[in-house]
Amino acid sequence: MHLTTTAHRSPFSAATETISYAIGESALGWILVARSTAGVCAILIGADAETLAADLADQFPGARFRAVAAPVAPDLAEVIRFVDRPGASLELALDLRGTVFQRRVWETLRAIPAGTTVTYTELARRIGEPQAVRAVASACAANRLALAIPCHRVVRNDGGLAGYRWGVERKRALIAQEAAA
DNA sequence: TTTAGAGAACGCG
DNA sequence: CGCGTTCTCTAAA
Repeated sequence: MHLTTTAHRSPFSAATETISYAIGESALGWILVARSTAGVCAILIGADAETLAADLADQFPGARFRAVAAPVAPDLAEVIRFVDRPGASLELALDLRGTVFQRRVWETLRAIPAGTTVTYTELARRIGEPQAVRAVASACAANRLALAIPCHRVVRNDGGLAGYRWGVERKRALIAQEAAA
């Protein structure tokens, strides 16, 4: 299968959109949840608020940001609740932004239940691109929505954890926590 | 805008 | 350690 993508990413395509975000503390560290008009567009984990805000700005070049709790507070609360209670499902309206290929990977990821893991190989098989193992890993790496899109549940064939955008230690912690629940 | 090259959270010999 | 496979981004033409 081929599906050419034309993933235009011109920073000014959407006439300076506004993104609201809120930051809170969890057992994993500080968490930032961001929202566009379409839904939650980013869930980032980091050491401090400043780093998180910078990270967000990198993700959405050209956007305007509003550090306002109101529109995002319920989402943030739910994410933090999820961290505290492993196994709970995290169902938010997501604003997925990526190529067709990335969305296929991300959508498939959402179906992986907490407490279980899959390998990159298996994931590639599930999206019908058994050859694209490495590309699948890249798509996981491009995930902007921590926890909601559980890329932390994808591991290597040899049992290794591979990487995690927000630190392998957190990945390890999440897997262990979910397995225990 | 098209293209070539590099590199990526892999897996295998 | 090197190579195959696929996707993406970047520099260059």
